[in-house]
Amino acid sequence: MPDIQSIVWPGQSQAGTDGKAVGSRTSPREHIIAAATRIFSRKGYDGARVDEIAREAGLSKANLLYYCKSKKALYRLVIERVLNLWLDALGDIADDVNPAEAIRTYVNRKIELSRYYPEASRLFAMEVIGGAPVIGTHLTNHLRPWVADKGRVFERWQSEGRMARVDPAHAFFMIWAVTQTYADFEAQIQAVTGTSNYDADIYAATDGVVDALIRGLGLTDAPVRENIPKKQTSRVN
Amino acid sequence: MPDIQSIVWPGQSQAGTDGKAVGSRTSPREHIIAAATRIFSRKGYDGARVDEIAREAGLSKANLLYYCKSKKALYRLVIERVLNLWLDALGDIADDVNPAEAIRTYVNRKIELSRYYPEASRLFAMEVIGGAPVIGTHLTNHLRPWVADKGRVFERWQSEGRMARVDPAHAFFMIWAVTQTYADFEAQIQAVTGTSNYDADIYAATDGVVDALIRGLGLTDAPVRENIPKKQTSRVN
DNA sequence: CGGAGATTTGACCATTTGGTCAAAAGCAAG
DNA sequence: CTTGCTTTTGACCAAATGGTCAAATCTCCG
Repeated sequence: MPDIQSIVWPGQSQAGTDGKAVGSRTSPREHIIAAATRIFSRKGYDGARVDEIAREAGLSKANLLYYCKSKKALYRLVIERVLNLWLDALGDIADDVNPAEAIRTYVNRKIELSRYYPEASRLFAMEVIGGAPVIGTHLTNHLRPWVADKGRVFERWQSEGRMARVDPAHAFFMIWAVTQTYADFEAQIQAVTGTSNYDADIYAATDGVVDALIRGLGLTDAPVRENIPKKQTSRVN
Repeated sequence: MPDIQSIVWPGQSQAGTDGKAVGSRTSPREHIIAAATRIFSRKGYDGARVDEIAREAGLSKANLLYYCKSKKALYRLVIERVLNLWLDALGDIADDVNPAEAIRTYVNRKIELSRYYPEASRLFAMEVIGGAPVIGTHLTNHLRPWVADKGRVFERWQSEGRMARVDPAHAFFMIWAVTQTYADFEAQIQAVTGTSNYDADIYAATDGVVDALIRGLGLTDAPVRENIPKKQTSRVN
């Protein structure tokens, strides 16, 4: 798995105020952002101390403030980067292979990502739970059109009888909810399962959950007959 | 829907230091806890100000501290109450009716609860995301046995071929993830759907998601033939 | 009324914290 | 070495915040 930085802003090296590139491979700014991501995700914005982030990054508080004007600005940097990671991870959903495989791939990628960057996942979750004060507009500007776009694939599948008639947006909400749970609620899951080796056990059990997800969305390889709608008493979509 | 207080600690009225019951219907302590729940869930522990909670409860900060020794103690009260609400809401899963209906009822109850007490849901989520420092032990002591117990119902259903072979604990994780998403990630969902009337739209779309959940877990009214296992390449359970 | 205990409050305090600043290194080029 | 810049730092500050306390107010009851 590539480094979080290279995923998000692949080649963007930090530049001084005059535009001169800084020498070191990972600019101090990057170190700061990485450290801040860790601390913020662990303590939340208000719980995080600038001094602590500085220490984590290996410099003095004053020096950190030299690179990032303020705590709020730093948080903005971090959360926006996390959002980009999240949006990138959305990737695309292959609409040329069979739906079940396409979604299985997507879901697995998402779970892996959440498990690989649990801090990012948690930080994102906290932001949203807190009302997404910083990234709210980004969500409407980027996530919304993405969902609208990919939702069209779902609709096509549905009209072809290869997917249950679940509101596309909500199908995504369902997928995201499940995939993120393993990163965000690790503490709860660990308390319940009592596992001593979280990652291993989760990996083992995850497949079954993914299967359930696929099955629930009624995704199939080919058009089916009676695996779909059933037109329950409840309104669908 | 009953008041949050009566759900959690039904008849337990606050008592003075000498054990004399306080007269007013809702003791000041209850007001404080209710206010604290609101503020904590909105700002998190570190973001919440004691003074603000006091104002929300309609008293002075000093007076609030007279009823609750410290901010941390107040948080403990609040979070434990929220946990109780959550545990109570788990209720039981009827194992005498058909699985699909039993779970549908359970899930709907859970969603309703999350939507009715979004603050509680969010507060709980923040606690867990933060590593459940306060309620960690409670989770292992109460939630874990509950899951072990109810999991047995799932196993019976599975052996009867009335439920897909998903690890029972993870079946719950999946259910909880989906049900809580609508409370915790309201900001994101609102950004994506762009709805102006959240509750109404969510209610409408929720049914489809519940259907998908039921379908995914392979829950049926009666023993089935080929709707289950399929023994995928992936390990289940 | 009088008084004992519960309640309420404004003033106050110690500490923490985000942020500033001037001065002190580094450091590359002339 | 000097000059001019970037980087680094310790000292410092104003504001905020959790918590204390003694005094004031209220309440109930004899």
